[in-house]
Amino acid sequence: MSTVTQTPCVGRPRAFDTEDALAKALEVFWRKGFEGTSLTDLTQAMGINKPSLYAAFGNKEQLFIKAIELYEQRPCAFFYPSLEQETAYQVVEAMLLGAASSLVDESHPQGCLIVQGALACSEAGQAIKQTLINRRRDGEIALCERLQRAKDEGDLPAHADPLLLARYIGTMLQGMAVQATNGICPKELRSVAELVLTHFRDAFSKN
Amino acid sequence: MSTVTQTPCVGRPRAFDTEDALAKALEVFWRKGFEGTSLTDLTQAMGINKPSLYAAFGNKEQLFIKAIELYEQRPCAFFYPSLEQETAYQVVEAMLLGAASSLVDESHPQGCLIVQGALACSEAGQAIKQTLINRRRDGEIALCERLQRAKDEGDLPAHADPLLLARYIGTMLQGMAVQATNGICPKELRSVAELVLTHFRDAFSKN
DNA sequence: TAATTTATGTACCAATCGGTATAAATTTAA
DNA sequence: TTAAATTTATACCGATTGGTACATAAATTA
Repeated sequence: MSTVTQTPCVGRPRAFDTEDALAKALEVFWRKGFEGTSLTDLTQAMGINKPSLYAAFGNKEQLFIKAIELYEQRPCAFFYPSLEQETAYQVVEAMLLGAASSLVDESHPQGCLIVQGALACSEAGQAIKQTLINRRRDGEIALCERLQRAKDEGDLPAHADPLLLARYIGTMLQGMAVQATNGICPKELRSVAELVLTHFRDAFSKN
Repeated sequence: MSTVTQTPCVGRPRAFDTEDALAKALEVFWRKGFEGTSLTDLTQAMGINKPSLYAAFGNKEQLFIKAIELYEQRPCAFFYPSLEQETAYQVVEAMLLGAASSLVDESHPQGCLIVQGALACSEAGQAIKQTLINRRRDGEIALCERLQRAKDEGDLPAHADPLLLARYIGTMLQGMAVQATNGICPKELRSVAELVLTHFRDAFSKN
């Protein structure tokens, strides 16, 4: 049940590709945030006019939701795929190094849409703000469950606290996203990630 | 050389207290960010009308600058005072526990104005965004210099990397600010801070 | 008291905000 | 060829944006 209108077989055909247009919208939201992005910004970037945008995507808020869904599915998204690594260490490693690489990748805006899309905003943006909070929490919950599984399997020691660890890694990832918007250089961001990994290995390695 | 107009001894006296009004403005900017805050939000919270605001503070941007200066000087500000602790560990401890306490203090908005005031915004907000980036960087530089001093004094071991450590702590603080806007409970935030402190002590304690 | 100075309240400014009504253009189906 | 369906472009909507002109009020100074 997609909000994006399917092209019907009757009537004038759409003159633009909805996937391409959504990718352009994502790029703008990523740079300017939900409230910092105007409909003029969007229509110019997407190469369409407002009625076409509303017909295809509903409204600005629904377009933003579609954009964050695309954001989490794009090829360089690192978070959820990291959960499929074999060991807890490898999971955390994939997340931290993936973040250190993706957050400052120059082929797209710096930082993380889920963090900077609507961190503080007016009343009009509260629904989107809460949506992004929920996405961040969902990520931490998923990591917590993955670490709990690792503990159950004996991959993490008995003294490990999955919830605390997930909060710690989540806090680091969110902090790294802010660092990326600060313009930190990729090498330094990676060094920070590696420091956390060393900590993680020292504290929880079974060797 | 304050931007806030001094009350002269001639002419009609100002009917409001500029410090009180600025504190109210800070509270709104803190919750809604620079672009998410409208002049109507400000004048209502400050209890004054627009001409009074402009006469006393210049414009919205200059008022925001004044607000972040007040933000960094308010009684519960923890960052710069932490640098005056005697040891590197105590400095980092004061920062992390201060953040864990202040970021979720219910007597004011949650999170950090310097982080969430303008993380992503339109062209109109780029100057403020850069100002906040510079403030974050200044904080990390000050911490780096404090840790370098600790290393010079033998308070930190020779293998310690002050720049990397400052980036790590800065990343954690910024991440904790995001967690605060997420609505994390104070106890959990403090647990994360304590985990980092344990790491810091294990890795750099001279004992 | 009169002149000067400053602050206040109201009413306004052009520009932009998100969103839409309408009619022309372009397609398929009959 | 016509009717139905859909997208397009333009032009507009009321509301709100940051900011200001102007007249009035309230104080000090002369």
